[in-house]
Amino acid sequence: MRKSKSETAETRKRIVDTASVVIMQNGLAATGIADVMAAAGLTQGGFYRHFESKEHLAAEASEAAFEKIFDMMGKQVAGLPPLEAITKIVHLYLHQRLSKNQDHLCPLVHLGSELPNADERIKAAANMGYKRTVGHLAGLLQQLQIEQSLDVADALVATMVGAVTVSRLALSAASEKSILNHAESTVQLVLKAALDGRKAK
Amino acid sequence: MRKSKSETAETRKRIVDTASVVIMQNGLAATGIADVMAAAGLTQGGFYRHFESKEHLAAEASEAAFEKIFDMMGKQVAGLPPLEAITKIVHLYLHQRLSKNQDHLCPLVHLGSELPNADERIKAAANMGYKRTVGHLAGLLQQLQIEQSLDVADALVATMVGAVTVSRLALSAASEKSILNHAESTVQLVLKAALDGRKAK
DNA sequence: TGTACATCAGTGAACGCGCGTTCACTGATGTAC
DNA sequence: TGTACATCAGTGAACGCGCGTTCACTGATGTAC
Repeated sequence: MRKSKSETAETRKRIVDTASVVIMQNGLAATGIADVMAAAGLTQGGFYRHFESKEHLAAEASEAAFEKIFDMMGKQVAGLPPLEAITKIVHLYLHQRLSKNQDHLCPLVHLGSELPNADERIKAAANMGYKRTVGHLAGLLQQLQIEQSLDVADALVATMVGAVTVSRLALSAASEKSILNHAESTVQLVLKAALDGRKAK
Repeated sequence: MRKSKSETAETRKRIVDTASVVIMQNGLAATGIADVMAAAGLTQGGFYRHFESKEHLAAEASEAAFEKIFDMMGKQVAGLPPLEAITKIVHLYLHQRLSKNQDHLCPLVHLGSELPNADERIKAAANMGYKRTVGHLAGLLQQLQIEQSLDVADALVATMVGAVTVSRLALSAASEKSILNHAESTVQLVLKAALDGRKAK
């Protein structure tokens, strides 16, 4: 049953992509190797042909999750002026769970409280994802001549991560949307204040 | 080895209090019955004299965690005018992990991503805690004549939960503090805007 | 108030299930000549 | 280009550890008379 090199590479990628969705949906501890392999159309025995351990897969899956989000957002804001790009990124991030496909769930939210006690590789992936997210937003803020763009970006990300985290607990779709909308307003407020502060100089 | 009724009640309370700390530190899935019982100075065999299951304990521990936070904050802001009370609550919340004793860790942060897939009882406890937190802040905002106080409180809590969640991933104490400070600034900004909006009317 | 028995908090060991990991095996791919 | 052998992706079963839960037992508390 040996597969060709390209098939093997495709299978590996499929496992990582599948894992990046399943793990975000169910969490790290609650997701089993067998779950991921079954979702990828394979049996668990074959897992170790591709990965050293569950932790190795989880780290790659986290990286892949961030990568998919960055790719998607990059395409969505291509060509937009900076302020509109920021607004769109924030909106997309906040609505990650309400979108049709659940392909762009952020590890900061969906693994949030499991990360501090997770494997070093997974933590490193999350940290890199966080820094890239903040850096991306800060770059756009800088294009708007906003000072201390990294600080403002930090604050925006905290609000977004918190809002989606808390919205997951909402008992109704209405209160879920309400929480996300309030966060979106807050972000607009922070942006406006940063822009005003700039003009004042 | 039978214990008196009051001793039994004290033991039960000690287990819940111990669990509310250990579970916040290690997470739900990563905390075992034996861990909690050992931390409480007991052996795991006795656990089921007090609780039906791990989930029952976790739910009570979550409730207890919120209760301890509310008690502590209530005492800290007793007698303060509303705006100062809000500021102090936000500061205390943001610095929950940097304070000496780790007795006031919030389940929304420390169980955040595990909650959606957790037992119904635990989710219910988290939801109640969230609503009480928002309600408490909204009450203070209302004393300041701020309109839509619930919406503003929602936004504040999202920012606080997100900031502490993300700060746990920071690689250095400096970046951890930096994230918390940026969130504190954001909260001040939101408060100022809400107060200004009020005056404009 | 004292006595005899029932109750039950806590112990330490064992049970049993789930899950990460390993293994023997299959048969198609890759490689050496 | 063809042939013979080595490699290895994937399967399905088994292993073994950890952990939630159960159990027999102890001895102090609670209760009935």
